[in-house]
Amino acid sequence: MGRKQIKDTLSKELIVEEADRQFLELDFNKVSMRSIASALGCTHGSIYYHFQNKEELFNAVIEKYFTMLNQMLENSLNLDAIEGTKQIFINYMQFGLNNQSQYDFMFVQHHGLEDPLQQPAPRKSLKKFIDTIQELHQNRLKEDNIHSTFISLHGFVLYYKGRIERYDDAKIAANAHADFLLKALVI
Amino acid sequence: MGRKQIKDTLSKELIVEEADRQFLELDFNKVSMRSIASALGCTHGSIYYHFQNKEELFNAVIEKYFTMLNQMLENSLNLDAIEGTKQIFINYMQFGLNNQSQYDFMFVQHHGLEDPLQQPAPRKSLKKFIDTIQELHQNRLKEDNIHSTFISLHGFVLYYKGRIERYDDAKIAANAHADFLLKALVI
DNA sequence: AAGAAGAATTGACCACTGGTTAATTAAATG
DNA sequence: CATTTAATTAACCAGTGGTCAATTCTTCTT
Repeated sequence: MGRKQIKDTLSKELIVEEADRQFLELDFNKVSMRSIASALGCTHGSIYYHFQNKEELFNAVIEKYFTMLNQMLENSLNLDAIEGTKQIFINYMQFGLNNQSQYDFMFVQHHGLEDPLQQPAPRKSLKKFIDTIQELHQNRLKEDNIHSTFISLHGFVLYYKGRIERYDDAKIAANAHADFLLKALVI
Repeated sequence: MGRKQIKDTLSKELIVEEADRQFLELDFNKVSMRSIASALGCTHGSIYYHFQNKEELFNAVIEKYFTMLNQMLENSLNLDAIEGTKQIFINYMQFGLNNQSQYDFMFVQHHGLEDPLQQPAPRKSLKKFIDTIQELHQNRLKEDNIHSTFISLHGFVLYYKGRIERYDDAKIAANAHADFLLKALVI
């Protein structure tokens, strides 16, 4: 037993790529190390040469999703306060419901390390969410309220996750929810 | 092989009782059929004589928690509109965070049957939540807004779940969140 | 070119999970 | 007492994440 012939070297990138592919259709617990390995034509043991464990692998997978989310927030900065804020709300829910498995791992699971949202990446995204909205409103909002808003959007995603396939199936409800929160935020 | 001697008959009640006990400290995925069985001094196979599967067993376990939740809602009916509504918000978050494993199974997991919240019991509790608040406000509220409120409380529970041990550790945030939602609800 | 050193892969294994079932034993019934 | 019936067991299945000694392939050195 030894090296691979077909795909020659099994790089970290290839593994992440395949894990990402399967993650699009199945959630964390349903994507197994063995299924990733067999798709790559190797055994699951070899993945452990490149990654310490399953969590580390999937942390690598979701990196780009955090980038996407942060990017989205930045893109809303050149808008009017109200419009920009609503845009962020909508986009957040859209992101969460169009990347359900990933969202879950990013903000809920992460169960290797006690508190998902205290991890660097989730924390950073949360901070960016708050800072961006605060900036749109020239620091006139109460941070607690922005935090409550985040929690409420988080709730929307987790409420509809599993019930619907894609964001569009909850578009109307999302719009109503966004208006509801916007009203509470800007009084 | 055969009957039990120690606890004589292994009734459904005894199994539910033990599952409930372990459910207080560990979540659904960490409570195994084997651990329940061994605590009862039998093998896990025998549990399957009384319950079709793990989900059915835990459905029996959470029955009383749905009753608790519904009871709580009814107890808030003889209060003033604003006070009663806030009371419900607080109590809901308190329930969720003081029964984290159970809450998760009641409203998130239930993964055998696609949509947890469309299951009879969760659905009934959600309806009671909406109806109770509507009644406190003499049907003057928009149902969509009450629904958004529920989602936001749901979000609060799931956000703090795992981060804190008990509700009291998030008491201040819960109060702020309740005020935030109350404002949005009654304009 | 030969051989040693190192990197990468394998397969067999571990402990665990939910779930099934033939065989067995206990209790209830005639 | 015998027979039926209810309950329990142990052995098994397929699956999971994870580990590791043995092996093979690559590369570097002499």
